[in-house]
Amino acid sequence: MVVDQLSEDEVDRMFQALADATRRDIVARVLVAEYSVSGLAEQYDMSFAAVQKHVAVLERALLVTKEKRGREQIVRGQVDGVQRARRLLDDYERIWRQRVERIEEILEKD
Amino acid sequence: MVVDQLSEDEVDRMFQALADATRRDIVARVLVAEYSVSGLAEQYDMSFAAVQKHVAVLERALLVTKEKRGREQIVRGQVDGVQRARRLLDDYERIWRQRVERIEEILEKD
DNA sequence: CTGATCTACAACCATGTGGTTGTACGTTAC
DNA sequence: GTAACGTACAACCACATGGTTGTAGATCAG
Repeated sequence: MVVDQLSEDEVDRMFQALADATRRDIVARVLVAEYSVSGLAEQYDMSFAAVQKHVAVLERALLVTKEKRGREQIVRGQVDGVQRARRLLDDYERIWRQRVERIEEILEKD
Repeated sequence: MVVDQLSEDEVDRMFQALADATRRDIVARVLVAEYSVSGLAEQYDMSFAAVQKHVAVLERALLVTKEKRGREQIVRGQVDGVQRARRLLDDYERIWRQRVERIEEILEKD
C-alpha cells in the first residue's frame, strides 16, 4: 500500500530536515515535552536565530508545529510526520522482501 | 532500545541521501533488481556523471553497494541501511508513545 | 511608561549540493 | 590493434544550507 499523501517535495523536505543532528535532537525533545523556541535555544551551543531556523525547517517538513502562546511560540512534535517518513522506509523493505521471496520461489521450483 | 551502531554523521548521510527523489528512485530500483551505473543512468533525464554522483552519495550513506563486474559496476540495494533508518524513526514514535502513556497515567490517577 | 524578553527577519559568509562538460583510463568486441 | 563502452574524476556554475550579527515588533513585569 504505497499510498502516502505526500508529494515528492514534501518527502524531500522531511528527510532533509532529519539529516541534521541538532534537528533530530529537537524532534526528540519536543516529542517528549513542550518547548518555547528560546527554551530550545538554551539547549544548544548556537545562536537563537540558528535554532529558530532549525525549527522553521522542521515546521516546513511537517515534523513539528508552532503555536503562539503569549509572547512565546510553543513547539510540539508532530508524530504523524515521523510516521509518514517511517512508512516510506517500510515500503522499501517490503519491496525488497517481495523480491527475495520471488527469488526463493524461482530457486525452489522443482 | 535506542542502540543503533550509527554515528550521527552516518545518520546525517543516510537521511541526506534519502532527501532526493532521484536517489529514492534509485534505491527502489536496486532493491528490486541489479543495475549497472550506466543502466541506471539510462532511466533518468540527466547526465551519466550526475547519476554516478547520486550513486556515490547512496554508497557513502550505506544504502547501496557497488561491485565491479568486468567493465561495469553493479549497484545493489543495501536493505539493512534502510532498516537502520527506519528503526531510528521507530525510536521517535516509541518516545512519543511513552509520553502519551505517561500523560494518560497522570490523568487517570484516581 | 520603561525595560526586559521572545520572536521574526534581513543581510552576510563559508561551505555543500546537484547539475553540467571535458578528459582519462580500463575493458570488451571485432 | 582499434573502436566503442563503462567508469572515474576534475573543474565549473547556480543555488541551498547552516551559521553569524543586527534590527525591529510584540508582549510581559514593575
